[in-house]
Amino acid sequence: MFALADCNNFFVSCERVFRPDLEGRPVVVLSGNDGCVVSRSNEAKALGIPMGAPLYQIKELVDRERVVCFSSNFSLYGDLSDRVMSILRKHTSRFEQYSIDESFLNIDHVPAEQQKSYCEQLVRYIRVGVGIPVSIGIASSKTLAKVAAKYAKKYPGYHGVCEIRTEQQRVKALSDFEIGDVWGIGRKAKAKLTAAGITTALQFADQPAAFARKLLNKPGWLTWQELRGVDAIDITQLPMKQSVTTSRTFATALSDQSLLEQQIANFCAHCARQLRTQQSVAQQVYVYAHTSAFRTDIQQHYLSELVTLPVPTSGDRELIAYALAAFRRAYRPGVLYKKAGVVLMKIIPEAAVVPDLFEATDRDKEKRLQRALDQIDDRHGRRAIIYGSQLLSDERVYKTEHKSPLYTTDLRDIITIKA
DNA sequence: TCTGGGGTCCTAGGACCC
DNA sequence: TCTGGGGTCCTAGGACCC
Repeated sequence: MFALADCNNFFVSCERVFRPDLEGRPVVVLSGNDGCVVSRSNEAKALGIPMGAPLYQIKELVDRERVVCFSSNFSLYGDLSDRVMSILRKHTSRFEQYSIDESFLNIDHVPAEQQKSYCEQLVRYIRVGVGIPVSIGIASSKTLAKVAAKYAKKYPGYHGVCEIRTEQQRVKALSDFEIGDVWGIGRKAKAKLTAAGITTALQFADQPAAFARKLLNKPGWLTWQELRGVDAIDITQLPMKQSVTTSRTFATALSDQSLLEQQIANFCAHCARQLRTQQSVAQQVYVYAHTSAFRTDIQQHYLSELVTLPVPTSGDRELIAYALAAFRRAYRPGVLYKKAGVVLMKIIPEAAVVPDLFEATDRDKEKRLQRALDQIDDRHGRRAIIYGSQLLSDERVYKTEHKSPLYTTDLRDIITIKA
């Protein structure tokens, strides 16, 4: 059996941990640049605020109903996520974190008839210990466990935990479940199934295998098996990420080359730092920038450059140099760039790098320098020391008007709160 | 005027080889 | 003028996830 643990309205719940006065009030968390709604409290959902709604489109509702808005604060969410996950990890026989707020657990060390009450205890423990509300679904496949978790979240009577254990429970749960809400069924698949007259998860599960395979290919076929109770989807994560991205939308479009270059350098350094924490190196750097797709009044432009590195690396200096050279080749003056990003690709373990005997760069020296820079950052805070090509202040290009303090990670913020 | 960010997997089609 | 068949590898793009 699998148990799926899912944090309720995670980002909003994180903000409320430090603002208990917001319990019972409509609260939303916004995406980068305070653009869209990415997390909603139950009260905000009840007001009809849809997921992904642009803030400016719901401004009137937000003002009238006094909805509390937060800019996203990922160091806070990451920190609280770690606390929740470490408790879950400690109390399970196998643990796979699936996202910042979800994980799949094996609880085979607990007898079947006690698994539900065991999970109820976990829910209570996390609620009291960390302050985050969690729902758990238990079933024989991950997709069914996700279905169960949705019921656990929806009906307070379940006390946060719902099981799909018997065939009757499976049929009942799926017959009430909209096909588009099934894990793995996205917009396209839903449209195809609806056109074929299928609207519930049970109708889909009751089709012959060939139907699923033909209409939705392999992914849909796996989902079909899972809905019938067969464990078919493996989410075991690779020890290393295969690509690392940093990208941002700017508050107002930029055409200034040096400002854009500073952003590219920042993105690059941010990606590279992640590589180093997993002891890996990248073989390719991809740089892109483009105009706003929502602007119909200007000519659209998409700039992109892919660079294959002569020697794989995770060093800031080298990666920034390649990324900037690539950007300069593709940059077009006068274009209003709304978003830009850097992707490090073809990632391999650092230990797998074959040294180039004839190379001029002293790699050992580069590594020592990078380690020293990272140590300074660790001791004095992120971006305590940066390359001259990086932009020091982000306020000129991004908007975060509603950001909460860094309660859990930054001492200065805590002192400010006390004051 | 204002519309997020970071991933993975699958598939079709092209390049290339024998 | 006629012009095979089968395999692998790589890549770009689509679909999906949170």
